[in-house]
Amino acid sequence: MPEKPYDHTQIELKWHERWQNADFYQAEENSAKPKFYVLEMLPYPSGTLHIGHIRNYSIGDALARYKWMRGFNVLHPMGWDAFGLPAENAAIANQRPPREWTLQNIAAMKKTHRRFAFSYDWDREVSTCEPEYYRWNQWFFLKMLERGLAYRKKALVNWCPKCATVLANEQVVEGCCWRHEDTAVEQRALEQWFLKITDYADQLLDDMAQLEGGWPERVLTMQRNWIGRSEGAEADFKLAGTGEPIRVFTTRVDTIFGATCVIVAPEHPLNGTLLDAEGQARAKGMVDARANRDPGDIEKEGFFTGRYAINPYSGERVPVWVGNFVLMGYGTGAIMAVPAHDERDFEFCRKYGIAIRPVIRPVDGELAVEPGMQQSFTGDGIVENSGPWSGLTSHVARLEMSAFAERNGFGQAAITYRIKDWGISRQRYWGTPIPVIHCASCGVVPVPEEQLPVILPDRIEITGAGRSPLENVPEFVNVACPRCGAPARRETDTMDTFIDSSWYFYRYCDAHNGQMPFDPAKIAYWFEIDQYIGGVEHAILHLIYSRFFTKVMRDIGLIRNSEPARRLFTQGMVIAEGAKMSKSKGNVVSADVLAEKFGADTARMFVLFAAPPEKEVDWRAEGAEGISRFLGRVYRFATRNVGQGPAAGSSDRKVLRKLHQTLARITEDFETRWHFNSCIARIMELVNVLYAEEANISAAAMPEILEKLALMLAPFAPYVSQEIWEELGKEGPAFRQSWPVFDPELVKEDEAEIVVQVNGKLRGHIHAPFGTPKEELEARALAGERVRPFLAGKQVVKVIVVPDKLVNIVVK
RNA sequence: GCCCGGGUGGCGAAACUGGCAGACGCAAAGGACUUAAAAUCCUUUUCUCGGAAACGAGAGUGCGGGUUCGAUUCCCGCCCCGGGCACCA
Repeated sequence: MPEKPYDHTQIELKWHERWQNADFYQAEENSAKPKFYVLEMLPYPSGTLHIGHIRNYSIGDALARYKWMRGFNVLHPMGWDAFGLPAENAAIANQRPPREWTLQNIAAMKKTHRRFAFSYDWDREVSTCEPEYYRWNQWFFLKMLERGLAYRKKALVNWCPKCATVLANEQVVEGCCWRHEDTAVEQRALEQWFLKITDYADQLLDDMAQLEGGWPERVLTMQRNWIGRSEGAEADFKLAGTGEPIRVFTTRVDTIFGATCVIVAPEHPLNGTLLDAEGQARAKGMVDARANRDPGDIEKEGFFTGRYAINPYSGERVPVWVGNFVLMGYGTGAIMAVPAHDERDFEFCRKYGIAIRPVIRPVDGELAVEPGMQQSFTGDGIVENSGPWSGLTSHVARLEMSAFAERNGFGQAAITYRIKDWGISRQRYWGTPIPVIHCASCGVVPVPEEQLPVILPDRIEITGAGRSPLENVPEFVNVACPRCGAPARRETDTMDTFIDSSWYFYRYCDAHNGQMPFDPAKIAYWFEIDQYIGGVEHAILHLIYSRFFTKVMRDIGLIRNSEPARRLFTQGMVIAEGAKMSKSKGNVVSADVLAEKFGADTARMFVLFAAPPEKEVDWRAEGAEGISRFLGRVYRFATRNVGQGPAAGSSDRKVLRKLHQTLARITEDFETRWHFNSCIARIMELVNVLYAEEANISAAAMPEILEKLALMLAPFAPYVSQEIWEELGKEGPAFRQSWPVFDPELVKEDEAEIVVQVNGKLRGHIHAPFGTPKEELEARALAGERVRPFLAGKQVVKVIVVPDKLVNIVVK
């Protein structure tokens, strides 16, 4: 047959149309349980595809398609974009009617999605922007409220002036908003809703044991750091005179006899009584200075309050200071300074001439003597000069001293976490309304379940910064109190969008349930997720929140699993111009351009070929042409060789061996490592061999070659693969065929090629049948023409023979 | 500062368990086809030295050591890059 030119547009359009209404990926629930894969990503809905998503998509899609071909059913839903915000800030989000926008974009997504892949299981369509999804967000919120897991308090919160909204701690990056890295986050005191994720801190840590092996160590470490559990003790230093206690937290009670002052945070509540007007002004100055600067490079500063406090262990009177390096948000907001055994305290006390008193002796050293101490000793050792605890090891002293504090009522062993409760209030229009009503006489009243969902009003006016635009919508705000019927005000804060992404994959399993968020039986069937694929950038946001949600849902009694996903694969980020590519940054490279120019097959395959999936890739479009060329080569080769070829093929053996070797290699790579880049390289090698041997491949061998080639390409380039499949006169979608099997006999080479080295340097090759005895190999190697010159005048010390592989001659 | 990754040609990268470093692709150069161009096909390309050439020799996987017949791979020390955490008491 004459060869056909590779016209990707025509091919893709053709199959796009034919497959329009097909549902290839419908899980067959009556067969063995399908694997449940979740790809946390989506094509970017604005019409411009987000390359980070394409990458993620391509990886998961190729994998899922391969799994299908291997006979594993894969339920392969993709996460809905929970943020749904196309651009820079709240202003834009607020201007768009979300429902309309959402519906429009679902349509757009279906289009682009079909184009880039077609594996979406449309029946399970879930949009986190839909009122039906709001309903269940609100339902969960009310359940948490019932259980005391949701609460409201006035709190200092992170406020982004550009977004004009509150941010969670997780959303603050280096003191700036995660969406506006040039805008410093301010601190404001506002009434806010919180979820008590801290109640689950220990579980979140302990259950990581279940995830070992299945989750990347890197992600677990990041989560561990983020939760930041540290064990220590709390103790009260009573103010001399009033007896008012200053509670401090320390991980080193064993050093408390070395405490030479107490330092409180500038915003410590006690400062109201502790300080005079001047002192309070200084403290406020410190707070402000800290808010506007990188906390790392602020110099330690402090001042003496003029007051003293009593060390509860030694009875010693120590001065009370205010220090800018003491954080109100961690521990108790006050510390005891032990300069001899803490670096920061050392620096501070040196600067202000506060006494330094060593009380820990290194196990195999001397107790340091002040003056002359150059640095603090922060390790454990033997406790000295510490009354009845002298002579104990640090470890034992910590236990006994904590117990002593508890017996005497001035403290106890205590655990502190770095993680804070999850602030979920947002002053945006966009988002799930928090379902409570504020009544003058009844207080905070939950919206009754039967009144859910509370839906956002359609028409809003954007006021700009500062307050939720919902406050200006009287129909929304003014309601009767559900308890007493008196006029009341509806809560106008909406929920953080991370709520949406915390449980969407559960809803996928039962997307149209109107009675419950989902049927527990269905979750029991599908969960845990076998494989979750997402970006590493979510390690401490989304992936902690969704673990938390899972545990809460389990405690409510909806599900039985404690963790959402058994295995997590974090795909590397896409970097453009040195920064990670993201929608909010605006440095997104459009993959549409690639797709327009070279077609969807090339766009997908190029992304897969760039690097192994776990690696970051620096985006550059240069190589895409090579992929397009390759697909053209394959297509033309196939079309001109269907039903062609001589009767006898002198290269059949060689080509078939290469074919089966290729298949063996990529099967292995798919199975274990997901290194699609090398899979594709192998197929390219095969095609190079096919080109070189084309004239000598028999008509008998050609069908097998083309068929297997088409099937191997199916996970990466489904359209070309399908077109070749059809050219071969085959029916049905190529990517629903079984993955081709290789013949282990054919994979084997006829003879072994044995490397000959002299002193580890390559000096030649010998060919010998597999299993040739060592002695013979050795003799042949020594006699080799290329080898002999290197042996001349030398003495052969030793010969190492690795059968079928290598002979190394060691000479002197 | 602490905790993870990583460092291989002009570039993206390969090398499965310690056994031929640089597969595959990009880019570049040369050639074939063509009136010409595009497309396509073929060849060359780690560096240095020798040679007209086929080819040959040496060096080479961030740096310095070590283990080994043999190290990109294992061990020790250092440098650099990326990511995470960070006055966290």
